[in-house]
Amino acid sequence: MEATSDGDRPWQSYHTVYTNAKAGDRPNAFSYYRYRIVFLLVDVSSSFFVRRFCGMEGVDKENVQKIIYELSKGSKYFENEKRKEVIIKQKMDNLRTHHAKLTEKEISHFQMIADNRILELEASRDLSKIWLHIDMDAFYAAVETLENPSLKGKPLAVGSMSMICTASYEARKYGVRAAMPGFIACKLCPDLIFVPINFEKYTYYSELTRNVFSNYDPDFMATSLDEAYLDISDTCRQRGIGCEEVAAELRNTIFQETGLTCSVGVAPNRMLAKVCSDINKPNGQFILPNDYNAVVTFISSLPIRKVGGIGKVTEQILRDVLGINTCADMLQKRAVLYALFHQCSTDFFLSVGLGLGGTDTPQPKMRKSISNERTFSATNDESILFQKLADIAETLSKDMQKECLLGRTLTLKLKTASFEVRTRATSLQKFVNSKEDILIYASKLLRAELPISLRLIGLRMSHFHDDKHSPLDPMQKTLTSFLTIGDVAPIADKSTGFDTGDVQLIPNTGSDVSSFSYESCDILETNQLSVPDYVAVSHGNQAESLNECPKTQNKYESSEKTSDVSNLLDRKRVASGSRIIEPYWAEGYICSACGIEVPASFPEERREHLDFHLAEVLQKEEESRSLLRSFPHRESGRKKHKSSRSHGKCIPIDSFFVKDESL
DNA sequence: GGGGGAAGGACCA
DNA sequence: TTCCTGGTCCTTCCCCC
Repeated sequence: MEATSDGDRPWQSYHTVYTNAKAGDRPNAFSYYRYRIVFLLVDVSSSFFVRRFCGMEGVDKENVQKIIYELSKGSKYFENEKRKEVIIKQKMDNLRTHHAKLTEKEISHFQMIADNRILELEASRDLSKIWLHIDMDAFYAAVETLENPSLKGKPLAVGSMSMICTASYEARKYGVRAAMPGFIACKLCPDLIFVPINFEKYTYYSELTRNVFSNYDPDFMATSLDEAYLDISDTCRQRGIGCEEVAAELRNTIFQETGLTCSVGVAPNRMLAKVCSDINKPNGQFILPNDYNAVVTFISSLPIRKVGGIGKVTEQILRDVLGINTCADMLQKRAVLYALFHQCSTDFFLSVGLGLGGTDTPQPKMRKSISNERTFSATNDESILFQKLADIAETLSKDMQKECLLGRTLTLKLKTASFEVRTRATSLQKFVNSKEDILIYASKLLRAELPISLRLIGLRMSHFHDDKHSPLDPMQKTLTSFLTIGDVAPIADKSTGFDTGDVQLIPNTGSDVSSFSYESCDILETNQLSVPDYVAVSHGNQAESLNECPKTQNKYESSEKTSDVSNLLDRKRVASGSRIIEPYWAEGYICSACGIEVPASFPEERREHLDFHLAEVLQKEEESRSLLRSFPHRESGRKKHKSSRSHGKCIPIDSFFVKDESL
């Protein structure tokens, strides 16, 4: 990446996501011709030699790279890319050092382990399934052209001057592609026509395609608006026709129903099917027979970058450190892979080398997180930043409510003016999806980062509520356990989520901390107020039940114009007595806790001041918790463990650089 | 030692 | 004129039990 190392051609080493991408580069395209020769006999319909990958043929790649470099150099984005590149290079150096230190004995040891693992993986090979991957050609651009035929044959980009979502094949000839900034695309293709994104349109056409998919596989897996996997084994068997015929028929039906073209790949598993659908793009198909030798030959010369899950960084590491370029190289270097990388990474690499991929129909995966982010002109104006935050919280809230999701972990993502990305997360004490709830905690996270100049703010919610297994209020167990210990008589649990009966919060006088305070503090946390000021007592039918507390709180919060955390403190102080002395503005401007005078005309200062006292309160709460950690009768509030996180697509990039001490 | 929260980063369209 | 995304998932690190 460093310009000086490249003499008068510094752009040659500048690879962004769009100068070094699956669709754009074909450094090993020649190897495809080799395996194609092998397959001419079995795939006579595919005119491989006149078809290309992704419509990027004929692009003057060097010129594209040069233009991108010239437009980028010196920018903050460019500087940040250089910074990241240095980090990757350092990590690669570590890996090289590690590699160099391997002894013959160690390598033969790992060779044996890898060989055994290959036998296990090979035993799992299933050639009985026929998987079809379908990919709509330049989907968004094609839809726009369909609705406005005057765009036909013209270079078209869907997106904006800041970012392009999709480019038509005419535009791709100039080097324009998805995820490229519009202003760079304009330089590459001055006649480029921009069309704004319209997801409603694309969703409509996507539904049309999915109606067709369901005729071939009712359980098809849609991975995006324009891509899907179909298991056509049954269709082929029931109709007594070959997969090639099914693929052709499917493409034809799609075209008749939508007017759009697509590309199809057929193979014994999903990983291979996806690679195959990329071969004869656009408007083509490629069939890889369900035959062991065919798979092995195909995979032997397949560049690793063509495999889903291997991106720019992984490719660079494998290529530059270990000399791995093709999937076959993965098998050849199996011992070193085992020596340097973690098991799950090596398993993935070996599976790729063997041409193994998903063959079963997986259960529909539960979404794990939902997020929303906005890029804008960099600013340090706090009022603008908080307004952006409120907008994002609103969008996220709407998206969550649309999908009936309630989340518990909120992550704030920030991109500074210099493109440094930061994330700050917090776990809430109840599951939420309202704008008000999200904004309260997002504001607190953002406030902790001020002052800061930002160009992006994002919010992500994760740890969703699972109807079957978790109560709406994660602290319910603790509450229940609280009610069964100490001096308070147990109260019937109505088993209605977090309705635990007639309990009321009353101020904790501090007389019996060891019995109550810790748990009562948890109760309060259900209201997002971690202040150990209350105990819970049975209060007969007249009392306000605990499950009403969050609602009451929410209602109150919703009516607020501001989401400021400090205001919560104010409200809580008003709403309760307090063991820990909480501040209030005596005579309207004197802090009751410390005597400092802050007039109402300094709202920001007052807020920060109350935040300071909030921190004090939280610290006291923590002390209270510490005291109770030695309390022998308290039940653990910790949840049961989740299953291993090392499932699914597993390419731990950072783990590439760390190996256990056994080496 | 293991679980889980927090932070960072890879990948993809 | 405009000037490098948005979404998701997975990993490691580290604290706490």
